[in-house]
Parts: sequence; structure tokens; C-alpha cells
Amino acid sequence: MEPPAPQRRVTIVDVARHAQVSTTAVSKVLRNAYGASPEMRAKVRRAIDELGYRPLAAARGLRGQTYTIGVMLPDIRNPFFPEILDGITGHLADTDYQVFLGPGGCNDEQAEARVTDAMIDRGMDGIILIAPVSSRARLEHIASAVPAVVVGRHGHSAVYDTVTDDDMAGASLVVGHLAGLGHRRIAHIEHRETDATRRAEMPNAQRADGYRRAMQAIGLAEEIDVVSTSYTQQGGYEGARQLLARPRRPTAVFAGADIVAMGVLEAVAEAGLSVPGDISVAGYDNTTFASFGPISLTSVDQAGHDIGGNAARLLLERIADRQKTSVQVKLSPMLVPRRTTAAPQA
Amino acid sequence: MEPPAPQRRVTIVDVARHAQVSTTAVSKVLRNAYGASPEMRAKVRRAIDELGYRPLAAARGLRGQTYTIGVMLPDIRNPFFPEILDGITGHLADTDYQVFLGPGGCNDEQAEARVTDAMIDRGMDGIILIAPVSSRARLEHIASAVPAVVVGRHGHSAVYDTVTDDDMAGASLVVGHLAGLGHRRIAHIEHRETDATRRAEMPNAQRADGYRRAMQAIGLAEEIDVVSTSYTQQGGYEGARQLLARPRRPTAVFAGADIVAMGVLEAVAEAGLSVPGDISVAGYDNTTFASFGPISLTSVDQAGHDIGGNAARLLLERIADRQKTSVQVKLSPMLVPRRTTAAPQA
DNA sequence: CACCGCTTGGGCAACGTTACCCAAATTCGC
DNA sequence: GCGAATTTGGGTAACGTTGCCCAAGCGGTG
Repeated sequence: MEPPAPQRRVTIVDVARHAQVSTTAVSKVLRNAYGASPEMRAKVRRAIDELGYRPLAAARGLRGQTYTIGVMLPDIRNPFFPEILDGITGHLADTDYQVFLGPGGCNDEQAEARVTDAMIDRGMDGIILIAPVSSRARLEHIASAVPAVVVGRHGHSAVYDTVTDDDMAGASLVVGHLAGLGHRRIAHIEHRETDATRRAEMPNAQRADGYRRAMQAIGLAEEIDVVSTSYTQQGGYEGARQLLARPRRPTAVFAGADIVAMGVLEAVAEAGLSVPGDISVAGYDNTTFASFGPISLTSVDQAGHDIGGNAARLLLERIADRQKTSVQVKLSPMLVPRRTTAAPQA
Repeated sequence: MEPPAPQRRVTIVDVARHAQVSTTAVSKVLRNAYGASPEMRAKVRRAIDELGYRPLAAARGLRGQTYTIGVMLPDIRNPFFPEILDGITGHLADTDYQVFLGPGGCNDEQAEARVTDAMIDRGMDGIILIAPVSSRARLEHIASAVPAVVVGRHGHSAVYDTVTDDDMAGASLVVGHLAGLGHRRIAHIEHRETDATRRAEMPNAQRADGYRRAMQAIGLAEEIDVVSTSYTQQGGYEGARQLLARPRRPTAVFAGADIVAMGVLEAVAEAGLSVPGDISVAGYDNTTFASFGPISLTSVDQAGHDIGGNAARLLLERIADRQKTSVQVKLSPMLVPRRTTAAPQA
């Protein structure tokens, strides 16, 4: 018993035959290339529709373009990334490009390499790296193989463009907000960073620096108090425990990320203290759950959609001209005050 | 001024020349195919490493395989999907396959079609569709073009495998839990479904059915109370407002999804009622935020990791044998009681 | 009328890989 | 020690698309 005809895919040759033209002509129509009359175009398009033809990306890839753009996400769980992604897909919606996401395995440098290599192997036309943890050299290596845009790294490179949030300014907003409410003992929980280059480029480090500068700027240098853990719920919990054990307890905690703030809230509740009564808490990223009623976390909103849109725009520009000089876009964040911050108790 | 040599990619021919063997031999080594001696393998591998050669997926695709698997996610925001994804990538980690995610644009049938078509055009070796909203016919169409596994649809098809959570049982767990605490007036908020086929296949409908059956089974048929909105925060908020306006207010609300429960909590707080004192609330999916301290939502945990693992396994089996009879896997969910449910007030 | 430039269409050779074949060398069975 | 079977390696023709080139036709110009 035979399988019922393995049904070959319709190719450009079938279309050409059906429309009684050459394959070259069909190819020209597909790519909106020069050298095809309106009548020709119409005829070919009709044949394409009648046969339900779709160009095979692999074959196109062998000749150059795949019409595919890769986006590397280090961690799909981070609720901030979808915003960026929407910005990207929105900008690319009416182009011929299709976006695929590469799951970068939670901040793991090796997993990142695997995914980016896979994207290059698949001949993707360009890639967007979101908050990569890879080394500088590695990023430049990638960018030399394929047009690339890096999101969320402050370093400046000649071969790739960058789009970032102004984390320094964001931290400043938080400190300003808390100080404005009357707080003086404002502590910060940061993500520990050991590597020197990354210290300069990663957003977490910028937030910590921004915190320090802002504290100094408003005359609270004496009160600077930074705990180094990690940007996880656990990290927030541990950081808060340390802060709560201080002889002079801080009256406000600026957590470097919303997820960290979740851990802080837990530790605070466990210590029998109330928020914002006994202690104010602010996060960063304005993730979806920050707005949930029972949480209602004061946070900093990065213009995720704009970040994504700009990244896509720059990538298209770079695909069009690989030699163009690199661009750095820095967008301004916004403070979203909610119910976890209030004036300190008298 | 010349650009500094456009650096051609290393190809299989370069490797063959460098190792002084034929391209066929190199290809055999790459694919672990039959017909290459151990010495040959060693020699070729050395050459590969020395040149840093990586096979071009596009060229492979033209000959059949791309070693790429596509996963369609209808909504990256849904915090339940990462679990599934981990299960998939975990299962595929030590194979040669690479996973790429297609962003399916929030429950939009057309966007889904665009992504799945794109995957087929790119010659992907297999695709996993997570909670697709597309019609039955469309799913079968896809599955006839490429090996496919559908996750989160209860329908049975001959051409694709399915992996689902036993939503009926999950709903039963919630009702049982609440009834066990002493509740009788247990209401449910469901996602409105108009299409008939989907009513039978979609998890949301199964949860609603499971709720009804469970209520009947324990003699609470009289108390069945279902509000139809949507699986969104807004839907939960509106649903809860309706329920709270009832002359006999329910003492417990079973929300069809965690995000719905968030809306419920908000409406309840707004009405000046307390949880679980005045009203108990349960969700479904056990998403990350359900466990956050200030929320602590009773929910149902689907074995996301197992779902993903099974989906990947079935897909590999189907890739190996496209004619094999289809399989349906149904996994059992687990109740996770937290602080939003308690005995009703006397 | 010779010449030029432009438009329209097609022929052909890649692109990098693998499936299918065949040839030579080696081992096995008796 | 001879034919048969098995192992090992290579030659070659696709796979579907596009970039480069060329040819024919056409209108305008000097």
C-alpha cells in the first residue's frame, strides 16, 4: 500500500510553467524587482494564487536573504520583554520579514552562544539581542557575521547599534520620589556583577550607580546603603533580611527590579512590618504584576514598546547598509507611583 | 578603498580539502551516517574544529532537514508557557535540533496562520502549536505539511498528536477543595466561547464543564453559577462585579485562570470585602505571580514541564515516522492551596 | 537611416548540502 | 584459496531560488 502521493511542494518552476513565463520573471515579481511589466506582474500573481505557491525560505537563504529576523531573549519569564517584542513585531508587521525568538536559557552565556550561532547558521538577515550577558568580544563577533542590534547594554560599539533605557535617570527618579516623600534612609538592592566590562555596560550596574549619584546629588551621601544579591525573588528576600537587620533600619528600599521587590515584600511581611506604613518599597520595570491590586508596586516604566520599535528600525537600516556608522539610542523611563511608597512615619 | 575581504563562510568543501577527504565523507561525519571509519571521523572533526566550520541550515534545508523545530506561542505574556517551553527545550537539549519561537500575536487566528506558514516556508522539521485558536481544518492542514503536535486542545485528530492537561479534573479539584472547606455557593468565571467546535476542544470550556459536573456530583447543582467574560484581568474584574451584585452573594469564586483571579481580587477589594474572610478566590495555572507573598493565590498547577517534555517526545517520534498513529496524552493537574481560600464565615 | 538608450523578458550558473550510486579494499565462509 | 558479503570512500546530480548577463523590441535623436 503506497502512501497517498507524497505531494511535492509547489515551486517557482510550477508557477512559471502555469503562467507561461520564465522562472526569472516569477522571481522578479516575488521580489518586486525591476524588469517586469504590470501585465506580467498580474499574470504571475494570478498563477501564484491559483497554485497556492509560497517561496521556500531555505532556497532563498542559499542565495542570500531569508527574510527572517532573530530575536534573542535571555529569559522568557521576564515580563518586561513582551513589551519590547511587541515594539519589534509592530515595526516589522508590514515588511516581508518574519520574526523568530530564540530562547536564550536564563542568563547563561553558553546557551546564548548556542542560540546566536543557530541564528547565524540559519542565515537570518539580522538579529536583535535583548539584554545579552555575553562578553563584548562575543557580541562584536556576532555583529561581524550578521547585522545586529543590542538592547539593554550600555557599551558603545562600532559594529552594532544599541538601544537602551536611561537606567541612571530611572534610578534618579526613584530616589527623587522617595526623598520627595521625606525619606532619608533609602537603601538599594542591586544585582552583583563581578566582570569589569559588564559592570560598565549592564543596566543593573547603571541603576546602582544612578542610585549613588542621585543620593549624593541631594545631600544624602551619608545614607547610601547598597546590598548586593541578584535580580531574583530570592535575591530580594535575602537583601531585605539584611537591610531589616540593620541597627538603623532604612525607611525605604529601592529594589533594582520588580521581581526583587516581590522578595522584599515577602521579607517585610514576614518581619511583621507593613508597607508602606513601616517601610516603602519601589521596583523597576513596571512589569504586569506590579499593577495587580494586591501588589500595587511603585515602579519605573521603561518605554518597552519604543525600545523594540527603535531596535527594529535600526536593524532594518543596518541590513540596508552594513557599513553605516553605529547609532546609540537612549530612551527615558517614567516613574509610576503606586501604593507601596508613602511618607515615612513621623 | 576595498572593504577588508568580505570573508566567505567556511563550507563543507573547505573542510574536505583541509582534511584531504571528499565532501561526502565530511557530510557523513556531520550526520553520524553509516560509512565512515573512526579514523576518518577523527580526522574530519579535527578539520572542522580547526576551521571553525558550521553547516549552513539553508543548504541542508534544501536537501530535506533543517534541524529546526518551531514552537508557536499564542501569547508570550501568559506566564504559564515558559514552563512548557522549558520542558520542550529540556527534552531537545541533547539532540541536534534547535528550537525557535513564533510569536503568535495574542489569540489572533490570522496571526497564527502567518506564523505557522512562515515556519513551513522555512522548512522546519516539526512544529509544536501551543493552545492554538485556529480552526480544526487549519490545524490538520498544517499537520499535513509538517509533523506537528498540538498542546492544549482536547480534540482528537489522526494527523497530529496532542498533549493536554486534564482540565476537567483540575476544575474538579478546585470545587472539591472549596466544598471541603464548607463552601456551597461556589461561582465560576469562564472565557466566553462562541464557536461550537472550539467549545468542545478548548481548555476553558473544559474547565467550565468540569466545574458544572463537579458541582452536580457533590449535590450542589442548585448552586451552579457561571459568568461568561474572558480570560483577562478585565474579564475577572467584570465577572466579579456581576457576582458581587447577586442577591445571594457567592462565598467562593473559581476563576478559570490566574489572571482572571487578579481582576477578581481587585473587584473584591474595591467592594470593601476581604479575601478569604468574606470570599474565597481560586485561580488556575499556578503562574509565577500566584506564589508572590502579597497575592498567595490558591491555584491549579498544570504539569507544564511534563507537557512540554511529552510534546517534544511525540514530535520526535512523528518526525521519525510520519505515518505513525496519533497519540493523545492527558496529564493530571495538582491543586496548590494558598491563602486566598479558607472556610466561609459562619 | 544609423545610432543610442531604455524596457521587457529569458538563459544559465551558482549557492552548500546530501541521497544515491558505484568502485575498491577488506573480511568472511567454506 | 576462491567467491561472496561487507566495509570504506568518493563522484555526481539534484534541491529551489536569484544575480548576472544578454537579446530583442521600441521610441527618440542627430
